Amino acid sequence: MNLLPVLAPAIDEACCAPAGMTALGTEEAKQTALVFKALADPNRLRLLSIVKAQASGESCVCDLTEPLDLGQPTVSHHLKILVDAGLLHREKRGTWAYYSLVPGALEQTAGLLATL
Amino acid sequence: MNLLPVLAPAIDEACCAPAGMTALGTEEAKQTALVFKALADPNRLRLLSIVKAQASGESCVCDLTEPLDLGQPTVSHHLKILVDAGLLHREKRGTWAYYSLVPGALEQTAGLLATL
DNA sequence: CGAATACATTGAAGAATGTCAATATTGCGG
DNA sequence: CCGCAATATTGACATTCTTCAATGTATTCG
Repeated sequence: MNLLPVLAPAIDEACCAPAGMTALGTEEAKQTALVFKALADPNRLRLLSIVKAQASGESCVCDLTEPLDLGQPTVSHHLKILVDAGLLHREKRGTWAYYSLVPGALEQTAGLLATL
Repeated sequence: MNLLPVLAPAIDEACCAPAGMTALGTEEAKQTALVFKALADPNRLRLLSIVKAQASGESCVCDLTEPLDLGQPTVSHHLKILVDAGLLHREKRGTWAYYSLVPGALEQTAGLLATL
């Protein structure tokens, strides 16, 4: 749906940043809030945690639905929110959908707090 | 109201941490979500940003109500949520209430993402 | 092709959230 | 003591969110 540009720009390293002296703008705040909204639910946090803890780095929905004690549609819904927030990546192989952490996404989100 | 123990333990440095190998527990996730819930609103993010940007390190409600274009009760409500989440500190001097960042709170919140 | 499996989508019900208007509280000045 | 100024609290309303049941879609297997 929306790609959430907030997590996108891992590029601006050397240049142009106004040194973060000014307060957050309206639009900027709205985009940042979307990422934290995705993190603002216990079950979604656990989803991220389980996916991260997996040795293979990925989990399918069937592995996630039981530990959360939630219905499959609900888990799919939460996963979609995390994907839309740019935190999870979805790859479909055959009948299964494998979810994995977007590399660096959590670190970038942590960085958002520093640039408030 | 609730002190949110998640942001409290800045003490366990050397010992006892199970190395973060296991996934987040139910209660743990619920507590962590409370902090991110506080960050999951654009106006609250702007409040934090404005307070942080202030040279004095603190702002009173009257200074915060105008840039957000919100009513005073609404701003007070948002500030309370941020205080309850352990992100802001409130100090009343005379008729005014001064809000300031809790030192290290944002950094600890960022750390929560790493320990997912 | 037909059935079964894994997942997504839709629709609805209940809870939680953001906002404001009105009111309460607290501290200060006269 | 009285009134004013700054902030907090309450109550109400609209919106959004979480969850589930039912259904849809796509892929594999027989």
